[in-house]
Amino acid sequence: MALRHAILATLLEGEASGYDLSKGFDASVANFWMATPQQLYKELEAMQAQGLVTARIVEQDRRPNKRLYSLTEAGRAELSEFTKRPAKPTAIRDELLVKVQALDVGDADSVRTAIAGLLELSRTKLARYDRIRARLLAGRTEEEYFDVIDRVGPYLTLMRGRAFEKENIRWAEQALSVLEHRSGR
Amino acid sequence: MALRHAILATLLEGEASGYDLSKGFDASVANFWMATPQQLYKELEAMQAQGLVTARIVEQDRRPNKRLYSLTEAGRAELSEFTKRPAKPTAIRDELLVKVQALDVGDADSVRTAIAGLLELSRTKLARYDRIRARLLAGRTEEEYFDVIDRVGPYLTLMRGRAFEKENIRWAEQALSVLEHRSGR
DNA sequence: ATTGGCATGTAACCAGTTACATGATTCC
DNA sequence: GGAATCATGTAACTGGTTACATGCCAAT
Repeated sequence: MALRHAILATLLEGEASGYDLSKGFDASVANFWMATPQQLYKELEAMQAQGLVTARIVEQDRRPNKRLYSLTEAGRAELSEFTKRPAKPTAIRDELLVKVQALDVGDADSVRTAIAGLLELSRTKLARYDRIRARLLAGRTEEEYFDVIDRVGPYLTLMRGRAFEKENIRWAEQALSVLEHRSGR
Repeated sequence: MALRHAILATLLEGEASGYDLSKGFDASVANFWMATPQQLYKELEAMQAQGLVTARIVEQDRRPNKRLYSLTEAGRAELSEFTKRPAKPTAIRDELLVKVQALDVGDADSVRTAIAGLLELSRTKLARYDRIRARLLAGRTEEEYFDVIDRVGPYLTLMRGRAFEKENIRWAEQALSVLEHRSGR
């Protein structure tokens, strides 16, 4: 039941709709928590029923109405409690790496294409994280930034995502070059 | 239904019991696919029923009997087909990073302790991967190694896991030092 | 004496995925 | 004219987690 806490943590940044969360979750949260739109809509409803969030409906013309959710005091308290509880070990499920593991009995070309896809995706994501980072730092050094801001959490998680994508890029490049060298065998 | 393929990919290394798989899955596979023992026992049974694996019971004295599973031709074929199908995007669920995101409204001390826990765990894992790597290379350079071996898959996934743990260590160290500098606020 | 490792399993429950549905608007 | 975006939802299903159970052996 920790999708709930991922949502609460995201809402610290400000109110958001299910749709907002569904596309990219939030820039940084997307790196360590995945969820389908259906999960989000359902969970937000349950959270509202339990008083962890409040909804306000915003009527828009030329667009469907949206329900913007924001944290309640109970929501903040629940999130704070969550930080004290022991965390479950990280769950990861990466089909691409299953393919790579099976590379030698499978179709090398398909796997190569898949790795190339990862490489491109990771470059896009890295560029995005770098833009977000530049916006946060706004010309200051990290030290200056840390002295001024009140929330370090989002910056730290962003840096983790950034490092992850950098490693994806390095790794994918290495993997492709290895595969190219052996394509003649 | 890709737990199945993770298991098939692991069994390429040789026969294994549910118990073998459950503790650490296989050294490299553990990095990109998590599963509980219950999942494994259940899935192995289903896979046997569908002819993707065969079991042979090994009677041991002074220990419970075990069922060692190995790939069938159908299993290999299924795995090969899998490499051709498009992979689902990586699913990741990391409670620690949810905590870090919520750091500033939560209990900073608990979060710090959790990060320190990650740091230690990652150091242990990295050391393990380095040992496995050294055993595989057996004194040769990567180039020499690639020229000789027939399976690159496991080496590439191992390298991905290794890079991941290295990044965990860097990041955790940075995060702890940032938190220490602000502990007076 | 008790903890931990070996080795397997059942059952109940909870979380996540997939398919289907709606309807206006904006972009190509 | 057709696809993509905005915005929400229901229902059926599949996959994953937790709790419980067994029993012997080795080590502390």
